Amino acid sequence: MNEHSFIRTKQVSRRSLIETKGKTPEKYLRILEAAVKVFAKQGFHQSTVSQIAKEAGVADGTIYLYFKNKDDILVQFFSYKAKQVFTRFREDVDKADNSISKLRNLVRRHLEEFQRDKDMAAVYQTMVYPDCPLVKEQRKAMSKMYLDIISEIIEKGQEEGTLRKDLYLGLVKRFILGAVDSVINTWLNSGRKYDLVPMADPLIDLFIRGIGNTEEKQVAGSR
Amino acid sequence: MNEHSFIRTKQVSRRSLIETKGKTPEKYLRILEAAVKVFAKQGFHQSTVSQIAKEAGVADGTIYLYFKNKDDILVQFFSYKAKQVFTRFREDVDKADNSISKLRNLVRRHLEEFQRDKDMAAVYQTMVYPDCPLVKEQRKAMSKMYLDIISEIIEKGQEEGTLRKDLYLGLVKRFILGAVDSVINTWLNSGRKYDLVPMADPLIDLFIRGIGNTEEKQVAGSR
Amino acid sequence: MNEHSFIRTKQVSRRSLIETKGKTPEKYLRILEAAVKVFAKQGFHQSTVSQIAKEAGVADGTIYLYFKNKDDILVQFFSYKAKQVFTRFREDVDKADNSISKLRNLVRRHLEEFQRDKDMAAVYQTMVYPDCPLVKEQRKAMSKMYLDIISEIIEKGQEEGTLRKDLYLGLVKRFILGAVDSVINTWLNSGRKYDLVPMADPLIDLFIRGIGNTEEKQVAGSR
Amino acid sequence: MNEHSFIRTKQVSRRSLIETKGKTPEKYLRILEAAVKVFAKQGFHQSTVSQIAKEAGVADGTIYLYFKNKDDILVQFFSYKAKQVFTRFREDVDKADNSISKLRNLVRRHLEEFQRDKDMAAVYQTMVYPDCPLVKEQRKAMSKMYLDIISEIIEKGQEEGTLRKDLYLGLVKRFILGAVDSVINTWLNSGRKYDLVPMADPLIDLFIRGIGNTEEKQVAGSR
DNA sequence: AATGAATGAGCGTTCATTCAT
DNA sequence: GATGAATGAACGCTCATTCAT
Repeated sequence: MNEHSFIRTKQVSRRSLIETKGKTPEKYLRILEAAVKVFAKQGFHQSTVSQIAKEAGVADGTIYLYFKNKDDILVQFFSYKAKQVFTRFREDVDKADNSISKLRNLVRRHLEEFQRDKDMAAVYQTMVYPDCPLVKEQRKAMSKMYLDIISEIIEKGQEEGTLRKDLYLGLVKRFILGAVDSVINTWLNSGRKYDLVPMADPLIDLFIRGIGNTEEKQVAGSR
Repeated sequence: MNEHSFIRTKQVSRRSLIETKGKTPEKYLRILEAAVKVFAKQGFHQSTVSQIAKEAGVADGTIYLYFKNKDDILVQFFSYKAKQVFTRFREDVDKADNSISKLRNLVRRHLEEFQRDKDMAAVYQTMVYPDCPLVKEQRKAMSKMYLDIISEIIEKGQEEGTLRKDLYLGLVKRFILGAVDSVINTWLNSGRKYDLVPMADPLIDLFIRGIGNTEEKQVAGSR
Repeated sequence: MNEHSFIRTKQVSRRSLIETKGKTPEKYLRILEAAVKVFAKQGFHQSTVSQIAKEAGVADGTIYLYFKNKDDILVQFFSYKAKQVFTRFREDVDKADNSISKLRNLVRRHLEEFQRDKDMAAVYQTMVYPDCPLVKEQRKAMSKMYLDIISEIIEKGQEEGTLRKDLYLGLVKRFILGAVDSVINTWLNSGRKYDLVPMADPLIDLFIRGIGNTEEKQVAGSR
Repeated sequence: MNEHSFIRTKQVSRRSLIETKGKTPEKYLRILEAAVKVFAKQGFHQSTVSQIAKEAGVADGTIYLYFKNKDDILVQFFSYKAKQVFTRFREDVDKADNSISKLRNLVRRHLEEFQRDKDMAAVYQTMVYPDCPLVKEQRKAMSKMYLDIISEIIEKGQEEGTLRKDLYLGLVKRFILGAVDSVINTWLNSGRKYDLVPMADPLIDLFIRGIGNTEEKQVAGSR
């Protein structure tokens, strides 16, 4: 696909040292893509190494020349994918000149990327509560990266004056990520029949304005 | 859909009919609790039936007197748990007299329940992308119930005039659930070190008012 | 006659001593009949003690008050059944006044009894190569009883002059039993759709006359 | 019916296609032979896959590289064996020039083969009432092949005039097979102490001439 | 006597991983 | 590097048998 854009700086794990020049062998990527395809269809646990090998057109043993073990395939996939995706997030965020546009661009890009790569999207969900500690850590790291971008945008918005200053930042960023994830989950569970990207604007609207009716006095009961 | 409803009053599966007085045999509950404890710690797939049996203090075979198979333990757990929890959700929602209070009560109760039963909370996450179709269906059914409550509240709020009328309901309800889930996930991943319930009010505030700075608009209508 | 050999008059095995007066409790028979019904339908190995208990309307544990173990059910069934059946064989054989009629009566009665009690017939086949040594022994004993009757008839026929004197008795008796068994097997495998008894006369005809054409000179090549 | 024909030239099931030259891998045969040995000694149900693996000198899992499951071992064994044996039957039948010789050759060969391969003979009995439908079907197919050969011989004999024309063919063929089987069973049950092959001629004599005393009729026509 | 919940040894099968070629 | 046959630990599940009631 867009193999050109991806530059892995160091795939150390335990791979043979041959590909030292940073030349990712084509077989490595083939396995990665095959794995995600298989994982997406059947879930991580239901997928066997043999199936992945078959899908990739290599022998079972070959997998272990490139990956430490089955878990490592997942880990490496997201090492590879996250870099691509976050680069794009960053680009789109930087492109906008105010924080609301930045947020809109981030969310839109997020939905675009997940819609474009449905297998990745599905596998990403699989990772929510992974058994393997490494995968767990990685998932955390990715969340953190995302949350950091949001934080940055929000702080900027507060400086600009477009966003409320009395925000509990730790909460707000999770609130936004959670909402986006939820929309993606729904889409995945629905069989991905509809278009995801158009949800971006209504979502942003909710983030910014909330659901409360500001035209009237709030009744805000406290229970 | 709801035929498998997790709110089964009588769990029959394969169990003898002894529990005629509605008294669920204590061994059944012991296994259920043991299972959830084990699942929470190691994840569903990494847990073995033997471990559960050991934790429950029964023989392996005994499990199969009460449960059809390993998956069924999960299914029955949520049949049992969801009944309890949703009853409480309903009570707290009904207790409030306006929709914002209802929403606040729902979210607060949600956080309370998950904080109270951390194992349940953790296992609930395990279910996000389950392999077993029954579990998947059940998870869907539970989500639907939750989303329906939210819908009901929102519609009421629109009638009251406290909530915006121009809301895309299908999006809003997922937006709210997603945000709450996200907060819970973060808490779980953090090792559950902090108190979850106090997040309810700031969350509600975000739902209602959004993150946008409305004072600016009211005062100057900038941008 | 020989019934005493394997037709244990007193089922001692390990049964409670209550039924000392030879009064076979009705529950004992109920289990026996249930067992054969289940065995016939599913085969011995595929049948569980629970299924038998259910069919008999007793508790699983009750089976063990009457039978040492699962194998013992089979053993006792044939102890019980063989006595009945062989008594009838004996009657019909004695009824005839010449050996050919005796043989005809034996075979006809054999087919009648097996047709009447299809479950027994099916289970008897199950026993051909039993795993349990006791069952094996019993099956052997039953075969022997049958073969002894045939022997007796043949010897009588030879005395009468109706049967060839140059017969290898050990072979002839197996030849007859085997042929009858084969006819019964075919019937069982066919789903028992047709009437078994009418096969008796043609069979006897084959036994007596053979398949050779006596009207012409035999060509009897020797290879 | 014959789609599952046990005369499969290439056993593919799940095995890799290595054996391209028709060279069945020796491990495959080793397992087959080990299995039959174990089955013969303990019966199919009492035999475990582990025992077979041990006997064959391979790991348990290796069995499943060559066989779909435990049942499949039995199925494949007879696919393999029946091909050999029936080829020999056919040869010996064709060798003879009249039907009585053909029958004699068939029966003699049958006894020879079963005597030669006692394990096969024993396992063949195991199959009489198999639990696995595939095995059942296979057993049926083998019986049918045998019965068809007999039919063919008998019809030829009737044309020749050496065999009676008033024969119920469906009965006669089973009568012959049953008698041979019975002789083999007896031999197996006896511990295979004696020589089976010499029974062929007396058996044929019985088939042809029957047990009736025809001289009496010819001489005096008594009774 | 009768029950049936409880047991736990035992089995078939899977599959991640290794290693000789 | 690449292969894929071989491995064997591990697991879910069954069911004959026991025993407290």
